[in-house]
Amino acid sequence: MPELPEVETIARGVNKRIRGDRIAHVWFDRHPQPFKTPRTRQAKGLEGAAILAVHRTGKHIVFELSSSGSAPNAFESGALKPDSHERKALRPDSHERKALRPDSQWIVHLGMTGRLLVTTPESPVAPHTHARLTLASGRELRFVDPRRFGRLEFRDLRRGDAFGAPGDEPLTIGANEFAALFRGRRLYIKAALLNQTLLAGVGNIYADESLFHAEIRPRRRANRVTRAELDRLRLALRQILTHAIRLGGSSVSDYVDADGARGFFQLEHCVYLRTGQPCRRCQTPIRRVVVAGRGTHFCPKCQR
DNA sequence: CATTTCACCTGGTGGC
DNA sequence: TGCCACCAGGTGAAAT
Repeated sequence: MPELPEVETIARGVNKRIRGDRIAHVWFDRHPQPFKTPRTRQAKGLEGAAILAVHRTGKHIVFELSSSGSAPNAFESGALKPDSHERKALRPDSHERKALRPDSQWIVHLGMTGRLLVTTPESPVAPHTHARLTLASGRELRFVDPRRFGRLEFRDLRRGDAFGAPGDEPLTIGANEFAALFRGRRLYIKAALLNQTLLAGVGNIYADESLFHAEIRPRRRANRVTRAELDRLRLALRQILTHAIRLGGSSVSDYVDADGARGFFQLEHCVYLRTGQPCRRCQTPIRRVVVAGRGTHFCPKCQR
């Protein structure tokens, strides 16, 4: 479901809750699709691992794990109750953190409809729950994904297998590097924005919204977009993505963060899913076409 | 090689 | 109410 702002929101939420916790037990369902790494190897790698940090790369959520020198965990000694405000004591302090290096990673891609939820074990298990990770604190991390386009992957860093998104991060890329991405490419600019090997994290919503704000038609050929327009596009992307993160992402249908809370950026969409409605700037009806196999929304007057 | 299309899934919506 | 077509935030394999 999610693009960069939604994935960032979820990764931050999960990190805040379970950083410093430990994976005590893993349950996976029988559907094979989500498991990029075989289910058994994945379970073996995860069980017992300490969660050092959770962060986002492109549209992927990366769990940094330490399976060998497991993190000191106050729950195991029974010194702490899992639900209290004392949870913060779980986080390794700076001195401890320095000593702990991740030796493996768990990579979660949410596909179209995936969710990661931190729950209590008693909370009812939603349909299409494919993974339940019982944590040492007693809570659970659940992966729910009706359409099963999401993927789970385990990487052993001792085999030099670190995860890296192929594309550049749209929030940090410089103007020259950004312009270079599109040089000599004849595909539609919209298709180029969706290509994760060029930019990592832009999906259908933010491609349409950024093209609107940069006043570029989605069907322009990437190599025919001028440098000035590309500069506008880069800034529009950065601004929109940053703003959307601040609002907790776009909740188009059922997107929720790790707490089950909805985002608010959908209220500010100018073109996405607004077919036939008046453009917020010029009142011209928004049009929908199909580009790169995806519904594509634009203002025929504002975007050239 | 670059680019486009299609298959993979379930669920919600709106027309008849 | 039921049935059907169409739509949906993603990606990678196959075809062109």
